[in-house]
Amino acid sequence: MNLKPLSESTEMYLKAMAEMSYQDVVAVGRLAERLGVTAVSANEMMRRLGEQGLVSHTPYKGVNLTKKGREVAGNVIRRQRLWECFLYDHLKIEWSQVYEFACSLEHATAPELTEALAEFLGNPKTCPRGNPIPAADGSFKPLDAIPLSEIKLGQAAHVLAVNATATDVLKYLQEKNILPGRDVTVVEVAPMQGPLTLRVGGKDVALGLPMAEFVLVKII
Amino acid sequence: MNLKPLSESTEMYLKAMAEMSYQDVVAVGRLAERLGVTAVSANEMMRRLGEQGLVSHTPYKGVNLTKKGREVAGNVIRRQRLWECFLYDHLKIEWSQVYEFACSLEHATAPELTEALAEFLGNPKTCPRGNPIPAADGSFKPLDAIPLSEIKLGQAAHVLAVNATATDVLKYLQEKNILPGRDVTVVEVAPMQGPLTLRVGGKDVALGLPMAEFVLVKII
DNA sequence: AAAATTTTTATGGTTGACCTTATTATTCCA
DNA sequence: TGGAATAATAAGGTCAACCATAAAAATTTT
Ligand SMILES: [Mn+2]
Ligand SMILES: [Mn+2]
Ligand SMILES: [Mn+2]
Ligand SMILES: [Mn+2]
Repeated sequence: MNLKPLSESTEMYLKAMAEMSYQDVVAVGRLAERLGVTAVSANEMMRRLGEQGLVSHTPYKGVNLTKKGREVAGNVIRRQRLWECFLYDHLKIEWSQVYEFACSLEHATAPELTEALAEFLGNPKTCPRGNPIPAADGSFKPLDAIPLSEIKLGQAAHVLAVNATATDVLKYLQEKNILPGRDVTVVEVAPMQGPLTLRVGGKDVALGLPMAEFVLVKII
Repeated sequence: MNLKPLSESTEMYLKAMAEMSYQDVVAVGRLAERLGVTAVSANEMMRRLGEQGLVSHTPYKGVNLTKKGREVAGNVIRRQRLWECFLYDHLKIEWSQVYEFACSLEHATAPELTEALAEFLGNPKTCPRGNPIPAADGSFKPLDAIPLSEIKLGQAAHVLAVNATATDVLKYLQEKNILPGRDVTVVEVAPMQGPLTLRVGGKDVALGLPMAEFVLVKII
């Protein structure tokens, strides 16, 4: 099935798309933004990925992963999250740095190695950021959760996962105790897309809406 | 000191040079051969590496690692061999496959991660192929050993390390029990660069000279 | 229905790491 | 010392991923 090894760049595009597809269609502009490339570059890449049958692009509508693309993305995410487990649980790497190290290793990991690692780890179900680990065949379902940014005033919520990747953002969330397993309550919502004020562990914490989008919660 | 991350290609060139420099100068042609590129490509790369101060090339003489280049190479080798230990001892990866997997991971491993891994492994001194692991600062000294290809008829030797990298070569050596820790005796040397016949563990094994160069031994 | 915005395409460039096919320079050897 | 072998250069390409600038196309907003 999978003949040639895909480039790191290809894998990162597919992974980003999978992570963004809580909506069925991903806007190429958003994708570019997330990956830190120009919209032109992202469009070029979509053409290449389309030719390889990994994505389908409906101009002015957006891009979708194909079945094949989704499977590849699931495998990348699986490797990434397994490495996160290893780095955090065994190498004692700092929580906020785990993602960035795993994000390199994920592209250097053959399937046989991936499964040996899963075995070693005891086939964990979630990574340290709370995200579920796709199955060995690459299949996965998005977490049944909503971004913290969509929670209404006064509502309490249980943090299921943190989807941020940047080390500084993760460090900030860690400092403020907005972590998987914690409960938070929205005590204020400033107007004009202003920050949320959350009550978490007896303290009030301000969180901008963009960052709140990376925190996945379940209303309680 | 080390500002930009070096490419995988760069790291592989430096590593190959370090492994080949039991002689002080490495012929660019040999290097090309070992890396599976054309001599022209290797020459181009020597120019680039020269500009970066990683190698010094004396035309028609050969290339040398600079101090900086040797340090980088030592670090790459350290990562590689630490990963070999992990893959073999903890993930139970097949001995002959350990090298190839480690050879991918070595380029995706930041210094902080390398040291956490070393700690996790208990700072091992040698990898599963018997090679010593360079220090955290990249320093290393070549193993005090000679290639099996230079052993004379009738002589017995102790295998210290196997330097082969190709999975099929490693598999062959494994099958024939030519492994670190074993003792072998040269019972026949065929003329015209013919194969050696070795007595190892009560059996006679034929080994071509090119392969024998990858087996490092100490006369006993 | 305009106007504004977003998206896509068109061009033309760059860089690293490869390649092939000459040609030239040097070293080695008989 | 004169070839043969080896090493290095020159010249011209490819390919994946990026970039910028500009123009065109579609969508969204007013
Ligand atoms: Mn629409
Ligand atoms: Mn990555
Ligand atoms: Mn390698
Ligand atoms: Mn050129």
